Amino acid sequence: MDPLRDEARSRPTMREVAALADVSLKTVSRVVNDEPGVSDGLVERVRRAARTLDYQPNLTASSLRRNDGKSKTIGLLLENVANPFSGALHRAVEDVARARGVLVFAGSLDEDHVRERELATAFVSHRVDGLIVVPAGHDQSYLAMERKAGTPMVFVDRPPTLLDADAVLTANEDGARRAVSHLVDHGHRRIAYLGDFATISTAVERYAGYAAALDRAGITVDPAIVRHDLHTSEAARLALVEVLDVDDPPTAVFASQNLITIGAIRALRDRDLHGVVGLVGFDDILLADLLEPGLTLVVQDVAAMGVLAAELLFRRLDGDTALSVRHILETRLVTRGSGEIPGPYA
Amino acid sequence: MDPLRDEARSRPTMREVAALADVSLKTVSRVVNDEPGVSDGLVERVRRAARTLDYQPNLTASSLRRNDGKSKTIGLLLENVANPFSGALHRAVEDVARARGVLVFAGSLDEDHVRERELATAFVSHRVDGLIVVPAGHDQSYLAMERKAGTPMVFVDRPPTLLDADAVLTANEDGARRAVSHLVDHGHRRIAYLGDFATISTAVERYAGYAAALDRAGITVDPAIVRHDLHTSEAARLALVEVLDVDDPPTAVFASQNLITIGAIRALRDRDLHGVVGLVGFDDILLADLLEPGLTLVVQDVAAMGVLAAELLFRRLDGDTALSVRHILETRLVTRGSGEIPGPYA
DNA sequence: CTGAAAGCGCTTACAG
DNA sequence: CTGAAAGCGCTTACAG
Repeated sequence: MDPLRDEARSRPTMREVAALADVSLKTVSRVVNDEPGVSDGLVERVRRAARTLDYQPNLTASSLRRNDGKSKTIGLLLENVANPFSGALHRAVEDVARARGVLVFAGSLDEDHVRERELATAFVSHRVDGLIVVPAGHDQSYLAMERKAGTPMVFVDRPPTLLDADAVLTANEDGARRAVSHLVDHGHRRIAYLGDFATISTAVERYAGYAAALDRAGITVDPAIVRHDLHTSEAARLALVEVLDVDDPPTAVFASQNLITIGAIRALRDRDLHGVVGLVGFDDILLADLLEPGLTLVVQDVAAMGVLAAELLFRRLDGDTALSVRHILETRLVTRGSGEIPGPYA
Repeated sequence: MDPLRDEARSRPTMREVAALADVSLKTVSRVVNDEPGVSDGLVERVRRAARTLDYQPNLTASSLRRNDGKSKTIGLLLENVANPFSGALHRAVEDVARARGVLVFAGSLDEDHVRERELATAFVSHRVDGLIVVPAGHDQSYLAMERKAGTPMVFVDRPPTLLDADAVLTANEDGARRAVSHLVDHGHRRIAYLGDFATISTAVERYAGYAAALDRAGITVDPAIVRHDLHTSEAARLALVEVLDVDDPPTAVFASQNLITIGAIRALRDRDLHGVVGLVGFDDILLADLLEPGLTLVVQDVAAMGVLAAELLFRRLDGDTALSVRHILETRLVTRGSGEIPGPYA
């Protein structure tokens, strides 16, 4: 017989450890769970038997019977685990969860509300203890039953809709307004707007901030230099190239998201206008300081958002039943050059 | 009574669905699992009852009893979920897993072998069906029992040590050799090396490629311009600033990893030598094309590695018991300017 | 086609 | 201090 084709050896159970140590199942359970009231001799015998068999407790079985029913897992629904925003959020959540011995399921939604519901439901079927969600859709009522069953949920970056739950959000409108006012202060009055899908709440809020800043400066929004529904760098690049070709083109650009900012930079390069047309972007970008000119950006503290969300979730798991809360974090404008290029009214 | 403080409503069980539909537990199980041989009338009654109660099957309970014992989860051990390499790998694995209805646990190791063992053990206790590992340590023998229990494991980027398992690796030495030969071809003979922790196998292999390329060109490795154990951008920046200050300084630099490449760029800026000293880096970097000069890089197809690893894992889960395999993927040299700056011997 | 009994690996509730 | 019985929510193996 080929030894490689041998039937897989099955994992040792508590029952087998008990047999080897010649004690009852319950005694093994006590030792494994560090419960008090087992004589030193038995503890030693059980420990030895467990080590001999390389016993690993089955957490899914214990959680099934346990009174609290906790699985020691949480589910994290992200836009895309491969993008930097999601990665930073994920890491912050992981660190808080790790300190509590909790494992993290993560998944990508790609702005697809069907995928959101599928993944959230899958997490629920796996009996996660809680959910942290960057929602893709605008109806989370499908989670109502699970909420009533006591599963805590914290929404991040975007609020829940048709569901009562905690949220950790960014002051998007304020951040965008400051970004655009910054351009106005540097002498720009023709400022283009490049935005993500208008179905995304943060995109809507950032556009509102753009419009508010213009209004405050007595400038009318010109649809000819406003573009929504850009979701990739390439879409943003193409859009800005077009916008730069209109009569009376913009002297500055507000890019409402990191991929869009990257597309905007490429468009300015294409038209040889980098360092000439002003640019402020929303969201941090790696290497922003190494570009020429350096990128002026409105940044969020994503790690802080993740920590806050996770701590809130665990507080709920610990029994906090206060009314749902909504944390709103301020942004910071980091000036590096691209936003300080003087406009015609400087 | 405050309704918010009401006791949490417990989730409906299969037994409750059975009671409402007035059928046996087994009939509900058949309907939920789409087993054939239930009359249309009963299927309808059960479906209605399940919908009324918003019944969600408990996968952890079913996997406990199920013959195959599969949990429909896998564990993914990464260097750091927040870095781009890990994110791209994660996403590729997720996509393959999703197509099979499998959820992904992910976690960060931070190059810490203790953390590796803790996290791998935690995944095992949660009874994942398989493990995809970018190992931090150099001894995976602690997984031997789990391997014998039939849990498939695929190692990515770095091979397993003291454990027989599949691996998906990069041709690191070859990639580094080509990168350094490229600099030699452009007239450089004083080429600095900046490397990650010498405990990381990929760092060792890339250094070997550096040394081989110099050897092939008849150049002796000079320890004065070779720096190992750099793990952050800042460490790399400081190291290169020092190296640029030696007598007979390098005219080009090989940076063996993406954070190191970024640190190297900063150092060249600090000394006002960007565009003067040649630079080739290993690993892709976002915006590499937007820097000046553009970054010449040796890149790996990380998504392809992730897909390959996940497909291999699922093939094993489907019963493939062939000997362990080792896939080695080639790299690609992408020239954008920084590696084509002519050296003194051009 | 339908269901009653046993059991997955563990913890609970109780007895000695 | 130790253990035998029952049961978590399901699926299996079997009977009718």
